[in-house]
Amino acid sequence: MSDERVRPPASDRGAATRERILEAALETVRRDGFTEATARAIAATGGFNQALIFYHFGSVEALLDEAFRQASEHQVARYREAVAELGGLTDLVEIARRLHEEDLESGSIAFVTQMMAAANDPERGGVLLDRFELWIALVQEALEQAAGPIPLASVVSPREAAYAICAMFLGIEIMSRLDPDRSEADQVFTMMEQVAGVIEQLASLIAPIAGTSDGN
Amino acid sequence: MSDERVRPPASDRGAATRERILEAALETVRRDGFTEATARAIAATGGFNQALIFYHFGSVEALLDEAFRQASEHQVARYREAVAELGGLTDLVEIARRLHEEDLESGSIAFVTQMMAAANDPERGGVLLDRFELWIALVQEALEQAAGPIPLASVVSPREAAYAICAMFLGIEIMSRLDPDRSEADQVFTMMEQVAGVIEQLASLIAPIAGTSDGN
DNA sequence: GTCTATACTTGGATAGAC
DNA sequence: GTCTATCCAAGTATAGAC
Repeated sequence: MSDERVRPPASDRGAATRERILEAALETVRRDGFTEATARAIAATGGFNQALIFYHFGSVEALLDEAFRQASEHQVARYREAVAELGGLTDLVEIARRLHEEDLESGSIAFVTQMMAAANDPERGGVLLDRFELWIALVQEALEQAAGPIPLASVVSPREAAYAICAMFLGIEIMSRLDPDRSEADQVFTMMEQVAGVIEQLASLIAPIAGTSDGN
Repeated sequence: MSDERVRPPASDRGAATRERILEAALETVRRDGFTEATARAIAATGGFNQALIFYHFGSVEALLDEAFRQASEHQVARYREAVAELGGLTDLVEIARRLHEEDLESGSIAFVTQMMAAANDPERGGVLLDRFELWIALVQEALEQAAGPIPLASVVSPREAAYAICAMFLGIEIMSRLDPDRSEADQVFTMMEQVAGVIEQLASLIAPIAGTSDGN
């Protein structure tokens, strides 16, 4: 067993390059877009041989699918972490703003949006929607938690509200990517904070009247 | 001059095939996606010769740019028409629902999202954003018109609200396109109608108090 | 203006040496 | 498991006949 440290078994080296390939695929899509993410370009980005992609993943398409799966899981984990800190509605917007900035910096969402916008067939689209389902569930959870005493469900369907918010987030990310210099995302989040503030104020007025209707 | 009717001059025939090519380009992108929209595929769709694309437009890329410009103008014209009918906030949602259904049917939005996915450099992205600017202006106009007596600007920045709504609309279109069978767009619009209703009710309560603050 | 034929390029994928 | 060399398919674009 001690020689593993001296000369790692082939399977370990293989796993390592597998990771390198996935990383290179993400970076290439992020930087150059979906259409430029060819086997040769990805190999050039990662500094490895083009043929390795087919050895490890079988095809470029399979590689991109796997990269998407991995990136998506990583992202949802981060989001779920952020939800734990959640206080009120304004907090929710604040967190959305922070996540947006981080995503724009790291480019992780650029990859996801590229995959979504580029998908043609329902088969591939279905996989993406399944991933999106995780986001929606998370936002819905966050919404209900953020709403706190506000009787949210009596005004809107939480599920559809979460769906709408996710769609908006997606749209903002896509538009930001088109030209980062011209992005208004910042002002949009500020606007949403104001709206959240108004809702919370209204809720505090309504709560004494309607807030006691549970279990009755 | 009278022989023009018997044998139309070459320039007329040329203009006609130009239109055919544009139409075929749109349909191909809509149906098969951006990556499949090759010169050969477009020619096959329209039933003309592949070389004509290069004769009339110089390159596939130039053709797609021109097709986008044309489709976008057509769409904004339709939207602007719809705004004229506008009454209150609930009307706005109703119109959004109708436009969404039409876009999904005609596939015009599929084309726009495909172009967005393919745009890498800020130069091409900027062209798309310029087009998007028309949408935003239109929604802002609609918002202010729909708000009517409600002092919208005192609560949110109309510009940013319009931006957010456009982003949401875009996001919904993209997700709907991924798998039309699983689309929840319908329920989302219903949810938004409820929200619009609540806002209008609240406004009618607030109006007597805050509604007289103009020009003071 | 439109068609046929073809040159040229790029990308996916595999065979076989190492 | 990785590299070199290469095949093959598909795409852009052009030349030249009609």
